[in-house]
Amino acid sequence: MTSPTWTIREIADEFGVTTRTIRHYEDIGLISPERQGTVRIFHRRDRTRLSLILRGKRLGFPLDEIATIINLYDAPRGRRSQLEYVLSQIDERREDLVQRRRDIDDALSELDTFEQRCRTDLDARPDAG
Amino acid sequence: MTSPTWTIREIADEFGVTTRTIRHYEDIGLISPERQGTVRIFHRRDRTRLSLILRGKRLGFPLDEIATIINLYDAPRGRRSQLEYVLSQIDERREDLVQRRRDIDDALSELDTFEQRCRTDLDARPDAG
DNA sequence: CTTTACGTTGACGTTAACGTCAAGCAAAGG
DNA sequence: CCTTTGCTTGACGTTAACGTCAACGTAAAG
Repeated sequence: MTSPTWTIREIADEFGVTTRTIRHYEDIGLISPERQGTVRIFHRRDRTRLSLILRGKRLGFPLDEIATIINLYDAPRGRRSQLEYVLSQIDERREDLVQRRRDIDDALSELDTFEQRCRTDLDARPDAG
Repeated sequence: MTSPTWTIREIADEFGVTTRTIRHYEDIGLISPERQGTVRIFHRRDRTRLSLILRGKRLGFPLDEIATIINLYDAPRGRRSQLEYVLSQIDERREDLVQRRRDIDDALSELDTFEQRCRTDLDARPDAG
């Protein structure tokens, strides 16, 4: 039994992007799918990386930041200094994400109070227009 | 007593952006500061909008989405249909933000488990190199 | 009265993240 | 064998969000 593989089209359709996008991600080194001759073959690890990339995009990160983030997970951690560097990078990432979550929570609570105001206005206006 | 005002440079410095950025935001209608002759005068409401814009940017929203968001707060809510439209928009926004927060939480917990792995590696290596 | 400092409006340049062709190879079906 | 289908690599186009001049107005300072 062999591990499953996918074509570029299957991957693109499944992840809701174009093949051009996937090729672009390979161009800038975000993924490096296997080749059979000239044709790209995608394995599970490529899918994993793509999920990480797309989540990064949903969060609004630029692709080069996304690269440093997901490369962090694959970075060599043999020497102590390397490990400590990785740990410091983790802290930076975490600070960034926590700040974003604060921003989101702020925006959400503003939305809540604004919705309250709208609903009050709506209750004060039970007619048709 | 009169309400305080600011120049474009004061605003730019305080918010950590360039004057070009602020002018750009005016070009695309995100802010519309007062004019005294040709010179821009910034009031408190301009600062409020700028905070909203910059938070939107930290969250990775494009400027045109940011426009629809903050214009939502100023949208006319006179008629019932308008109010209901605004309320539906609020729901959409909230869904988006909640999804982003999910993504952030996922990323954060991945960071946590990854940090654990790193710390385990570090403990297993109490030497200097 | 002329610098100096700060403001203004064009207008072209730049980077990121792809879109959109064109031209060609390669396997598979009729 | 020919056509269709799907993949490939260029290479140029596009949009967003400004950067970066240039050329000009103006008000205060020496």
